[in-house]
Amino acid sequence: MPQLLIADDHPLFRAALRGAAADAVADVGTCEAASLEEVLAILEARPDIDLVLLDLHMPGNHGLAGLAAIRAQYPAVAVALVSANEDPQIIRRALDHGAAGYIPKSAGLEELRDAIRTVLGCEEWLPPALRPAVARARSSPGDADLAARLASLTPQQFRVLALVAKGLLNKQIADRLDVQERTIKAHLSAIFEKLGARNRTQASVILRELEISDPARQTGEQ
Amino acid sequence: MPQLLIADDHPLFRAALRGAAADAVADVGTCEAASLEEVLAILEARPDIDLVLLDLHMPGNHGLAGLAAIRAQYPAVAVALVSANEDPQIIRRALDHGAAGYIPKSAGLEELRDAIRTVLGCEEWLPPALRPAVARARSSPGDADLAARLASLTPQQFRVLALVAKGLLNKQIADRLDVQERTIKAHLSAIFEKLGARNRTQASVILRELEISDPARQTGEQ
DNA sequence: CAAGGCATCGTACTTTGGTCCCAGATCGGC
DNA sequence: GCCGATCTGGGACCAAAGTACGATGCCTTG
Repeated sequence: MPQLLIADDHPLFRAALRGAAADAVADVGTCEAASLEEVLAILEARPDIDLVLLDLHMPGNHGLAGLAAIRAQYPAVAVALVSANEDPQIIRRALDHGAAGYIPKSAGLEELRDAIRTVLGCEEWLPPALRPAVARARSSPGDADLAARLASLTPQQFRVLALVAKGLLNKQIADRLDVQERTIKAHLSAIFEKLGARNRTQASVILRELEISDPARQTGEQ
Repeated sequence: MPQLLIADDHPLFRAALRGAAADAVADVGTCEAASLEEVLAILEARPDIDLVLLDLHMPGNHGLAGLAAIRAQYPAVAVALVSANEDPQIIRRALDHGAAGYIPKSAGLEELRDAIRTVLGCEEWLPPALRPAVARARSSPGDADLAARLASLTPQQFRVLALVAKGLLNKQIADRLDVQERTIKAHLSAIFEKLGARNRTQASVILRELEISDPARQTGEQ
């Protein structure tokens, strides 16, 4: 029985996704989260989750950082992004960072069901209308490389990095993760090594390159 | 004779803006820039510039940071943003950060002319179709406050902050600005005071809150 | 001219960040 | 059972960041 985690801050849209999932797959278990924090908590508590449907914009997650976090901490879990954004360039970046699929919020019920079935079958799914454009879209230079580096971080290292990027001191991070400051420093050295950064500020820059701002309305491209 | 600086990385669109400006105002002087760096260099070299038409997305500038930089370093210069993005929320933020106007790239020639005339006359201009929506849009909490704090930075302080946010060391910043490291530290103390930050990482976070991602974005800076 | 803001720099100091050596505990896979 | 990865830390140490006193000269504005 496949287990699905639906992560979106909009209750109505969660319901729609839940309905489509129930239609698409017999005997599917679903749970829901409204923030990235909830997502990570649920993944921690329930190792049986197979797939996360993750909104690109929700509390705690504006862009690909959430995807990267899940990929780094739970490599076995598939992640399909859900977003109103239909820019092929963004979709390309999402795939480069390990997304299993990309579902536009404009998708119809039939598409939704197809998408969920496909991704649960461990295949990639993209909206048919956008496939050619995404295939044409060139990967951002260094983006695949960035994805590989971030994916090489261990779960704890990723948590440390996220707190560093918020501007916290080593001491504060140590308190929050309930370890010694010395341990944080050890993690940071490892993080710098993996990311090719020389200090915490550069590491923050790298993490923030994953951010994508929320376009309530997107009018094509330039 | 009003002096206009047209900043867009798309030559064709620069030409269109130049034409509209010539139509709109008799005896207007124009110059052009294709990156934020050029914009700042031209503003430095030519104190007679009255108005900048600034693309929201161009090399060195993805979001409101460029606007904030100009507002901080050349408070006398008006800045009108030009963008394909028509999200009222974004426009609201732009105005809160001191933009004199907001011109959608979908605007017709007549609108363009009207916009340039209005802004040169030191009045605010918005696309008529979006005025009600923008008026309804609530300012992001703390955004006006953020704008005020950033605007209180001196030109040099703003340059220092920008380099800090890139992850450079104090020594490297000192070399690039051709001063002693001690001076950078003095600036940083002032910056922290004004922004309410306690260290360079937090200050970087604050500056990066101005970023708005480009629908057609390329990663990779440094 | 006087006043105030800005940019520059000096010395001495404390705190934080970061590295280099190391090692024990745990856990999953081969 | 052994190996490797991960998380956890200790001690010493150096580098970078940041603060607290200070100072000079320049420029603009009243």
